[in-house]
Amino acid sequence: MKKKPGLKDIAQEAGVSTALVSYVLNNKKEGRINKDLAQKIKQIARSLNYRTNQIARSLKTNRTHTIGLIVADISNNFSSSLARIIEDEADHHGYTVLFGSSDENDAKFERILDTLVTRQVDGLIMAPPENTENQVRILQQQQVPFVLFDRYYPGFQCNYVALDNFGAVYKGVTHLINKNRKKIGLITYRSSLFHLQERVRGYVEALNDNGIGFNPERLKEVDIIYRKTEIETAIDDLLFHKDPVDAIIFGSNSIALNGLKHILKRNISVPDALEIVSFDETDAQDLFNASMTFLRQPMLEMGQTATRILLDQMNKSKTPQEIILQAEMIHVER
Amino acid sequence: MKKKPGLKDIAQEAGVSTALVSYVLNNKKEGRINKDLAQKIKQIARSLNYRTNQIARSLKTNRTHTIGLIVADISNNFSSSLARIIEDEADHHGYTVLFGSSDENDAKFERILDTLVTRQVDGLIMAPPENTENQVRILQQQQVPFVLFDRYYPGFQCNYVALDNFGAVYKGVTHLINKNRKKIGLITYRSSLFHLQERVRGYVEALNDNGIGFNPERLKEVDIIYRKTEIETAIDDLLFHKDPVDAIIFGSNSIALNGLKHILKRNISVPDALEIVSFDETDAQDLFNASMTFLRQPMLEMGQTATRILLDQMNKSKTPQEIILQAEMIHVER
DNA sequence: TGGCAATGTTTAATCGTTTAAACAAAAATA
DNA sequence: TATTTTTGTTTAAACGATTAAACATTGCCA
Repeated sequence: MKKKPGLKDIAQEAGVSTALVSYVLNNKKEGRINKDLAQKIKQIARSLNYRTNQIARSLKTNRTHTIGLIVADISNNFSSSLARIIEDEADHHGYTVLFGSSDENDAKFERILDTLVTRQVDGLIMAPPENTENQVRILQQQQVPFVLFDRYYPGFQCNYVALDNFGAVYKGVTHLINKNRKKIGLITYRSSLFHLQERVRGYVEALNDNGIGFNPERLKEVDIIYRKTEIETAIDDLLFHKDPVDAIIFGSNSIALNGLKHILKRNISVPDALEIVSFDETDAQDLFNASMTFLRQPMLEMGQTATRILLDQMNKSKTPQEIILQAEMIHVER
Repeated sequence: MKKKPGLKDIAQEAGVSTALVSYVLNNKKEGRINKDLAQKIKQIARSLNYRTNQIARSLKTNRTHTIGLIVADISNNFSSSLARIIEDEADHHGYTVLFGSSDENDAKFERILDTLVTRQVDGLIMAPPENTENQVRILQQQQVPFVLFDRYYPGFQCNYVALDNFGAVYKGVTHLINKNRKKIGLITYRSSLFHLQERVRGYVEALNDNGIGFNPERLKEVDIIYRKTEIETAIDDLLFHKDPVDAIIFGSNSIALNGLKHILKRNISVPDALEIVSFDETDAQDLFNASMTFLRQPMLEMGQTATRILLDQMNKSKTPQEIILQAEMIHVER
């Protein structure tokens, strides 16, 4: 890579000091600088195709104008949609995004976190996997600004923006019961992550509150990095049972996708034989040609809020913002 | 944000110079340094939770170990899948990824490019939108290492990894003709981008080579940032015509998704009344419960090859690599 | 005419690393 | 013992920007 032109090169060509060039290009000391000279300097900068060396600037100013984003997997629709929203919001404020995918793996999460902090990101937005609370606490002690999204640790005061998972599932179950379904299965992730526990709690509590009672055989938990067969088995267990379910709630877009595929293969009639409620409406699911209900997460709000809180904290440290958003229940009739 | 510990802090605590600390932490001059002292320094570093300031290091070494990625839209499955592959490949070599979405807009592309170069990325992987050839030429003149993916400019020697779009569509059309379909529609993007032109060429040529002849009414081009209705209109035009098509080729996963939705709505029987060939198999399309054919892009190879070429060029500048990959035609029977 | 303010530009320190070169002390060699 | 070599560590100059402070020069007013 050829050596790039620097302030020095411009200064030399203009016969002035680098300081002056810096002032001109940053529009500082506007009143004081000779207008013609300023024009000339800008002209030379343009002709040399000069671009600020942001690395050098960052070293001096202690600001990189970069934010770090740690998602579970950028290739997943949930993560990439959020990434896009965050990118736009960050961009509006002059920030660029460095990202990494944790694969729900704590060691990888730590590594990425380290890499990003090392690169002096001004702040972080992240969805921490299991067993990372300690890392995040250390981050907080070091006063690196960050906002969690999607997940958080109960009793750990810090910025986060997450869904009311309890409420979402509760709403879903209640909806199904109102549709006269009483044998409701839930396929979600097996995890100690609080927000996922909340789903199970919402499921159990909604059943109890409606006098149905929780049947453990209808709660199917798959690994957070699941194999397709896990979901297929779960569905088969729920359906080809002496007392089969008449409704299933899917815990994520990806579970829903694989679940629906399998339901298609098994030739189950939806919604007659089986009502479906799914987290995370994605437009892909529209291809499944049957009525179903979605628990839509307010992605835009989640992404924008997370970014705004972060930008806020980066400027003036304020008290932690703990934001819980509600899922919207959408019924799609077909 | 609290001030982070630096080499200076470690040096002070250990009663040595920062140079020595640097040597120890980077495992340089291994033979010469007192082992006990080295241990002590490492110990102190750990206890202070020291992390290299990569910004300072980059300024000195002129390497950021960051690569820039410009995609059309990170929230689109094609972009995010590639991003993930690139992330992994980069990560294996100690690189992190800074990204931006161009929205197929040349001005935005330029802005992102500028931002990334300014941040001294060591190299770039990008899918340039229309009217950006000049920018990319300037980049080449400045000897910033880069690799284009998905697209390239004919007659412009530079690194790229792209699909044989001509061949892919040609293969698709031929396949349909072999299935005895003679009235084949193509819905693709209206664009001066070479790789998209190639598709049209493949379509026309395959028709001609099979003695069918090109009927312009069956070629539907939608804006690259299309509205859903454009695709719906295109499909209606093709189907509810005095001489309706008996097959449609979709030019991307997103066109296919919206197209299939509409076909579903119109209640067209696939594949009896209408054979479908679609670019970019995504697992979402499996929800469309009918046999269809995919022109699958070798995503993994594309992403890995692009990254490897880039890493290669960053180390020792070599002659431009121009790689054309073949699409794989997959028939899914349902 | 002398003093002060306003204007325009430069000097020089700094950010936190890296690294060649210098240096000091100990060990090996003559 | 004098000299050289080896070992262990420090000095100091970068990297490319920012920015407070210093320095000229000019204009203004009493």
